[in-house]
This record gives sequence, C-alpha cells and structure tokens, in this order.
Amino acid sequence: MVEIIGILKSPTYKEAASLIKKGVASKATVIVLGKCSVDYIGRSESRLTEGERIIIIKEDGAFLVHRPQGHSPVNWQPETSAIEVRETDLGLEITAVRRSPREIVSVFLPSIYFVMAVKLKDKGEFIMYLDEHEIRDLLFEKPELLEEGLTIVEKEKRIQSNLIDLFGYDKQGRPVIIEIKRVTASKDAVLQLYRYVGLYHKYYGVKPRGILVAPQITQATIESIEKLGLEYKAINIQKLWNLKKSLMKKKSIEGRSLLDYFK
Amino acid sequence: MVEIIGILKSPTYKEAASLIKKGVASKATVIVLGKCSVDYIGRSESRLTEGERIIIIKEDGAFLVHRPQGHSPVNWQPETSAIEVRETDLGLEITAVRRSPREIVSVFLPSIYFVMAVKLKDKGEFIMYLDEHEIRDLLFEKPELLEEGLTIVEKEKRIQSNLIDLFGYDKQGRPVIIEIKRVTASKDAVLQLYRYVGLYHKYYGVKPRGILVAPQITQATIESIEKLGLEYKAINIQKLWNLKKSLMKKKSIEGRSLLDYFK
DNA sequence: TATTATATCTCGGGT
DNA sequence: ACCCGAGGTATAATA
Repeated sequence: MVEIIGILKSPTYKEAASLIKKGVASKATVIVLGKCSVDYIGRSESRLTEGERIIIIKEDGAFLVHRPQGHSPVNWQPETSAIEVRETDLGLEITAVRRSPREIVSVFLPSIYFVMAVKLKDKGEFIMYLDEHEIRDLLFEKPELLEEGLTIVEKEKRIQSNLIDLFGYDKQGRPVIIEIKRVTASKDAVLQLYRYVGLYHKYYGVKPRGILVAPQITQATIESIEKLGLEYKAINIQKLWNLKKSLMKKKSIEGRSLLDYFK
Repeated sequence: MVEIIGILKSPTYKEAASLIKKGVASKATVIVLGKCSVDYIGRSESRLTEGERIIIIKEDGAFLVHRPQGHSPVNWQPETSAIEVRETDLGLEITAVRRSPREIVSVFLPSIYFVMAVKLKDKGEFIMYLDEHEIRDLLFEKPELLEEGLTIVEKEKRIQSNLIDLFGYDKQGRPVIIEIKRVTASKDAVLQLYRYVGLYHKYYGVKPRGILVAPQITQATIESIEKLGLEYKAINIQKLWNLKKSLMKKKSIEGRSLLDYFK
C-alpha cells in the first residue's frame, strides 16, 4: 500500500504550507490544487494571470504547473535546487529555484483547494521498442536490407565530433555514409547527411555516397536530395519491427537451450 | 470555490471506474494515484512494468502518466478521441485513444489509492516575453543594433517554402540574410542560414551576406561559419528585453494619452 | 492534412 | 560543463 503523508481539503495557508514543506523535506510527491498566478524568470520570462491549476512537486524536485487543458505544463522546472514555501496574509507562495541555468518559477496561491503528499514507489522498467538506435543496430546486422553487396564496417563513426549513423562500402568499394530517421525525413535530415558527406570528403579526400534511410520523406526533401547528389532509401518500420521480434525470439530460444545445459 | 465532483480514498475498482467515467463525461480534470503498468502502441511501442504513479486526464482529453521523478511524463497522449474505463476482477484498465496519428495508451491498475475529479476554471492569460518572433520584430524596427547602415526590408521572407527571418541590404547595397536564434546557436542554425543563402543565390543570381544572430555560439559552430563564408553577430538578450520594455512603456503612455481625448 | 520552424524544448551520451 | 543529436518530441503557423 502507498504511503500517504497527508491529505488536506480547503486548508488554511498555514496547514497547506506545513504539509507541502513536510512532503518536500521527506522527498515525497506533492500535489496541490488551487487558484494561482505564476511568474517565471530564467532563459526567458513569462507571466500567467490567475486561474485554477494543478501543481506537482516530485521527489527529485521536478516542478510542474498544469492548466486544465493540454499535454504540456504551462510552467515547470526540470529539476530544482530548492523549493521554498512562504505564507503571507494574502496567500501561499511556492518558489522553485534551478541553479543552472539560473531559473526561478514562483507560484502565488490566494486559494488552496487541496494538498496531498504521498511517497510513490516506482521501480518499473521502461522499454521503448525500435528507436533510432535499434534500427541502426538492425541495419548494421543486415545491410542487405538496404542494398545488395553493401558492407557496414562502423556504427556511430565519429568525424570531428559529428556522428555518422552507419558507415561502410558498396559493391564497387565506394565509401557509403548512411543517415537514419525513424520518422518522416525533412530538410534537416538531408542537411545533416550533406554535412557528413562534405566532412568525409575533406577529411579523407574521397567523395562518399550519402544515403538517407527513412520510412517517408517530404516532397521538398526528395528534390533537394537529388540536387545535392545524395540518395534516399525507404524502409518499412513495421517490417523491421517484425524482424526484430523474430530475432529476439530466436535469441531467447537459443539462450534458453544454452541455459538448459547448466540445469 | 472550485467544483469538486468527487474524491475517493482506496476505492474499489467499481467506485473508481464510476468516478473516472463521471469526471471524463463531465469534462472535469481527473487525477488517479495507483500502482499500474502501461502499454503504448502507435508511432513506436513501449512497455512500462508495475510501479506507483500519477495519472492525469484533462478536460480536453490530454492524458498523462507521471512517475515520481522527472519533468516529462513516461507515457502520454496530447489529445484523445476516446477515454475508456473498464473494470475486471484483477484491476482497472484505462485506455486513451488518439485518432491521428493512431495511438493507444493503456494503463492497467491492480491497485488504486486515490481518485479525484474536479472542474478547474482557468481563464488566465499567459504572456511569454521575448521569444524569437519578438526579437525579430525588435531588430526589424532597430536594424542599427546589428550593423550601422543596415536596412531591413522584409520579415519572414519566403523563398520556396523556406522562411528567412530578416532580409535587407547593407551600406554597400549588398543583400543580407539574417537568421536569429534566441539561445546558443549550434551547427543546425548555420546550416539553416547556409541553405537560405544558397537558395537566394540560385534564385536571384546574387550572392548575399549571411549573418547568424544569437546571444551565444558553440566553438565548432564559429569555425564552420567562417569556412562557409558566413558571419556571426552576438546580441544581448537582456538589453533587447530592456529596450522592449521601454518601447512598451512608451507605447502605453502614448496609448493612454490618446484614450484621454475620448474621456 | 502536410510542412516548416520554434521551444524556458527535455534527455542522454560523449568529450 | 559544453556539445551534439534523438524524440511517440509538442505546438503554432501556414499552404
């Protein structure tokens, strides 16, 4: 069962301040509902006038102010060095300070409807399937999916602090630079590839082929690819995903049979 | 005072399901605390194993699953076409469906600690100061801040679906393309500017100057700028902000005196 | 809907 | 600490 440090409905400023402080001090997660205005000064500056919102302070100091609509918090602090709670005659003030970059979010609450402090235990494992890194690994293992006779010799090849996704040689022995996108590729991707091709050319004195690998590509991008002398190769993410799954299955079977020897 | 539709501590699956459904139906904000696992299928796929988390469903269908650490939700849905709540013998299942792109987040809760549904009224105005757009407007008004004798003739100049931040002519009458960043500029910014310069050259047959305007720039970027024949001009965001404030003040005084005539 | 560019982007990994 | 690149990026503006 979860450990609830405290729940308050329509608390006084003093009661609210006390529970919030207690929650923050004991590295709990604190949830506050109230009417508030919010000021932010840091990389930019903003001001949010009064309204009813949810404020969340997490155990690591992450600080969020959520409006009743939208995915993103209206104000936030990714991590904080200090959370200060101050009561005045007119309301409660919660200030979240971040050291670097120096930023301050200050919430002023004239009305507090609800405060809760709770210790959440979360050791769950998060697994994301088929991100760009996994696609890269798959194509490294199976370059024939891209082109017959292609040999990949290096993953994340570094040229002057730039990272080339995949590097290898084609059937004719020409160097090939491959840039992978797991979503629709736009101009940025082409420019990235173009930069790598140029860098390689300057560095090694040989002009390599440049191949942009992505499930889709915008129209303007396909045009600029041709103009820049680069190539585009479409991949099917779903098929790669199926391949990945079958490889995982195979591996787990192999693994199991291997373990069996030790039983 | 805020309108609380319901608060439940350690509810049964049935009680929890009822309040969540009621909250979603009446476009309230719903907060759930519980032990859960989360599956996501859509642009990618992920699985999160069991742990104690906060689930928030907003009035517009925005859906968030927050772990006790970190700024970002571990799973989410920016907007949803449907929120389904289903009770089984083993737990509660909340499914958030997004139509386009087709995505599904499914939360399975074997333990529910807390449920709250509340109608938040938030008409607050959010003002963000000095975003990139405002810097562009300021420099459009005061090009002398960038260079003596510079004339800006166009904001957001369009060349083949590409947008040039500022376009003008220098004292010698040479065309100037200006790309603005409000944070430290990196290679991306240079390539963006380089692309615009190239496009202009091809389109109009004249090679323009390209100036990257930013408060800071990375070391590798300053090198590539010089290699590409482009320029960098540092700006002080704080000074621009002060200028903006003084201009706003001036305008408000002018505005007030104008209004006075009608009193 | 598709495309483009910004963001207090965040986050992770490398040097 | 800087720098780079990915992200289920989200979000707004625009064709």
